[in-house]
Amino acid sequence: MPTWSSVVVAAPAHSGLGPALSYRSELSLAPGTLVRVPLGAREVLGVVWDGPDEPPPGLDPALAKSVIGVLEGLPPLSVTWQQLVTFSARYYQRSLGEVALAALPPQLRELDAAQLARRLKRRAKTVAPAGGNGGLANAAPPSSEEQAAVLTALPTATEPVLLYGATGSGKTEVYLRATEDALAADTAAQVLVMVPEINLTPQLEARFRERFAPLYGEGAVVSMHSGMTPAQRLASWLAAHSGQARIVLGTRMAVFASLPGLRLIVVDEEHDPSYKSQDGARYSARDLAVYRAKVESEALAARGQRCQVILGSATPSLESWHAADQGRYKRLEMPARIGGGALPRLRLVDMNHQPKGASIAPPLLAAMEARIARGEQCLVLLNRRGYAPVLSCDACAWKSQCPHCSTFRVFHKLDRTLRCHHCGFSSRVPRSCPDCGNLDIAPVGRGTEQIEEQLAGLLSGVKRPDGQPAKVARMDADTTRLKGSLEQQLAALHSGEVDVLVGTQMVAKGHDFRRITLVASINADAALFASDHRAPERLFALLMQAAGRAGRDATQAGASEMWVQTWHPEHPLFASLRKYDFPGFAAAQLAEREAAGMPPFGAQALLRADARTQEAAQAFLNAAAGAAEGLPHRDEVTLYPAVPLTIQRVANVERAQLLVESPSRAALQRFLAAWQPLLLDGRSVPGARGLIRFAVDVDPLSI
DNA sequence: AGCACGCCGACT
DNA sequence: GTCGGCGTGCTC
Repeated sequence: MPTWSSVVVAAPAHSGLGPALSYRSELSLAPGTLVRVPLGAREVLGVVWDGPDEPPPGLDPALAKSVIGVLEGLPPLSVTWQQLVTFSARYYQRSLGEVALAALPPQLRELDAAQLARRLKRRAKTVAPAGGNGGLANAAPPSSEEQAAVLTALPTATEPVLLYGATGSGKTEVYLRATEDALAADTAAQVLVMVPEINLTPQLEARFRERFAPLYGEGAVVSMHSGMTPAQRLASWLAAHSGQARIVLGTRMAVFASLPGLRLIVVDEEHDPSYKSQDGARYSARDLAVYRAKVESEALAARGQRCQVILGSATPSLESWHAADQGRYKRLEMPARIGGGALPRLRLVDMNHQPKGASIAPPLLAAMEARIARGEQCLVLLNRRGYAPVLSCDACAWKSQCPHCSTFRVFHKLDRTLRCHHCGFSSRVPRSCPDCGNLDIAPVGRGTEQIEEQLAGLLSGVKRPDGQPAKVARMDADTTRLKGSLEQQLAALHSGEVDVLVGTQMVAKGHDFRRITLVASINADAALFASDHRAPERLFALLMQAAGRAGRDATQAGASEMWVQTWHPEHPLFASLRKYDFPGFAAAQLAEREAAGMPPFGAQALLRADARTQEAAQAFLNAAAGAAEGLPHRDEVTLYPAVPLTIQRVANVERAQLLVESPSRAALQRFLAAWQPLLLDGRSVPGARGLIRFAVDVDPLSI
């Protein structure tokens, strides 16, 4: 009997289409069914949302089209998956279809029925050895007392768990054990483990594979991140959706994976800003993980089961820390490092008392020399790629301004280029000043290339215990661009070939460096006084994480050091850092946030606009603000004036934003929902001609 | 978002 | 004479 189905398709909220479209179909289609439907001139992928319904009153039945076909062999997406999508769409002010379709692997849109059938058949063949719990887990290392205490407490925690564990305290082992328990409890159980960066997935996958492949087969562990090929992504998604994959490891996008048996979600390094998406729907994968665990648990409650969520970090986000203070999250602590090693001793270098122009203070250099002579390794941190952030003419006002952005192009000495890190524009370094012809154009400031060069010179006379000269290497986005080069560089470090590694923040994250006993941060101040109110918390996390790279080998841990060069040694952040006192630091930061009504004590959203001109961007925003008068909850939100972004122009696009604040998250939500449809009209105000796009960013990370 | 339709400038 | 620029409007 012919009937109606409401289907969501990939159309944005401002497309003017309702939340779902109505199609005729021969059969009644279950919610969650993947279908192909006609849309305008094309044929698109859609997801059946509600069950069979009546055609909407506004639609002429004669104009309605029919569902083209169902994607055969794929069970419908679960109700809880739909709930997750619905929540995300509403909370982050996007359309249902946009969120739903973005959560599916792109290849699913392109494959025809025959191709899909082939993929499914191929999967079926590679499936499951032994059909389950035949083997034995690889012997797990004995867990510490702290780990044991946490593992005992986990089953009793009904709230989301905040695992506050020092770097090196063995959080990964806790994740592995929790996974083991979750999988053993149910033959269909699945576990989702998220990490902030693609770089961190291979080593995590290796550990999970080693532990679980013998038990559940090689196909039981899959990864999901944007670095995979479309075919790999589809394969992983199908494995997860069908239940064949028992463990899914991935970046923030993995939070939307279809996991019909989900029983545990782990968010490692939960404070990391990478969990907040910066394009499309600007979701926080960490927050969605907490929500997802809640709805999965509600659905499982009838069967006496649940889905647990663990947020792990050595420097939790203030949001999560505050939630734990309030008892909404359960805080479990592992303060000690495995093997009893201490975190390195903090050595602050007051740059006011150092020779002018020295990028590496003499005492730090001496300390590094001593380490190298003893056969130990050093890690030097500088959050700036390239040789120098700016090139400047001595004779006139010329600087290496990017022609397309309001930024300077960075001088890369190795390939003699000026590169814009925002739009990618690159050109050869001019021999002389393009404006006045002066031959003296000089680098200003320092990047990793320059520090590498300087250290190589300064340490050239230093010998390692084996008599070889000291070797300096560099690791940043430029040296790890090629596939496999990151692994190569890590291997060189582990083998002891490299004595000093200079790198950007990527070296501070996650990687396990055994013989490093000295970590140095060259220029921490940039983050100290940034206008962004989250800058201190990010700096603290970065330095803490960097400190965690040192002395992981307990035999040397006692003598390891963390050097920080600063012009402001009296800054209170360093007092907390000296004691590695995160709770003290967090309490102080939270007090400041509370006084200022900042998150987590108030809620924020940004309306952002991109336009040809700054005036058009601001005109749109101000028109939107004007249109907000009289909206529900208008008196509970504050709309600030439109302002240009810190980097006002990128790739010839002018950018501006407008901050919306409210003491109440719920009021802000309701206001935004009412505001959203009016934003469309704002595009047509006269001054806003030239507007390219706009977006709402709920819970923005930086303002 | 796509994709069509539609109306004005420099090319085979 | 047409190819193609992107402005406006529609998609069950």
